[in-house]
Amino acid sequence: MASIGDMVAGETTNRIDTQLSEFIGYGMKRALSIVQADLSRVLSEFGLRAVSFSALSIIVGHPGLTQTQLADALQIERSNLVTLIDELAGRNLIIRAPVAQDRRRHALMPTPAGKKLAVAARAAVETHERDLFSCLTGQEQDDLKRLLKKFRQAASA
Amino acid sequence: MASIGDMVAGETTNRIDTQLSEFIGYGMKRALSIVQADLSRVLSEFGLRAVSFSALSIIVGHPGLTQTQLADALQIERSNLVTLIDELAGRNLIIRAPVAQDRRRHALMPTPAGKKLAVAARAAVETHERDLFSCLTGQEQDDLKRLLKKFRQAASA
DNA sequence: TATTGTTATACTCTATAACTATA
DNA sequence: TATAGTTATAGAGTATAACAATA
Repeated sequence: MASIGDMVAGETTNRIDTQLSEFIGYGMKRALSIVQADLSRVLSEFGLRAVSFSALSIIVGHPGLTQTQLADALQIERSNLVTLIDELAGRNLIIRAPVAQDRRRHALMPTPAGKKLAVAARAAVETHERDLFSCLTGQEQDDLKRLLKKFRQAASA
Repeated sequence: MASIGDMVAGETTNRIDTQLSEFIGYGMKRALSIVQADLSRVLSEFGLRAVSFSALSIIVGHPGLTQTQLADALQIERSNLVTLIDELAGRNLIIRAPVAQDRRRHALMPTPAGKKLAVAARAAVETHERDLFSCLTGQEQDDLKRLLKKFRQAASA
């Protein structure tokens, strides 16, 4: 049963973080968690997680790159990439091809199945974003994308 | 030594994720990790993490709320809140006050030290955001904040 | 000596189930 | 029966050090 005890300082509990929402970082974190929940649901139909979708997409777009390059691109540790690559290779979505000039390196190459899955998953992710961000106008979506890009470029330099 | 092997498909490795950057979610994730790294550095001077700063801020702003209410506000599990509250209480920043009307509940109250730390930490976080987002104009910062808020409100409904 | 991929490991974060005391 | 806080635990995710093969 609802009572005055369910209120805090006269506010409903679903607006209790107003002060924190003044911080862009907090807004980003809460927004991202909404996106991630929906994205995970979408990608699970392809047997992918966000990080494996990202890895596969980059390998398809840049065939022949090495694990170190991929780790740098995704900002994850090389060591943590190993099992991810194992997973994709185990499903025959990519292969670790030997590099003649440097036998330490593996050239990551997508298989036909990997390319096909990447294309299908990308379409699903595009639909997911279109639906999820339909609450924003096209202009607002572009603005948001642009501001995030601008911030990333400037702040990581 | 640099060589043609350091390039992938004729691009430098630091722009290898262009395709993924078309996704707002990807942009959010990468932007957030930059913010989090800087925020962690700033808050460590107060012995706080992002989540403990958030919890303390909410308790200061809404004294008397219960752990369940706080967990709902921060979107974390009640079970995972316990050690966080233990930590803040152990440092005498908050207390778990008994609630006369319902002895199952704890009213979370900030101590004077907790209020003082929250104010100081908030000022530091404001400075951190001002500096970090100085690469965006004031208008752009407001736009970003507004778009994140609008998305959160619409998408979580 | 340095780099690439790898293994092992530890630490944090998060999610779930079950318990207790209260209602 | 249901709820608030708690405990225990398992699964992700992430960070670090050290190793073998190769440069």
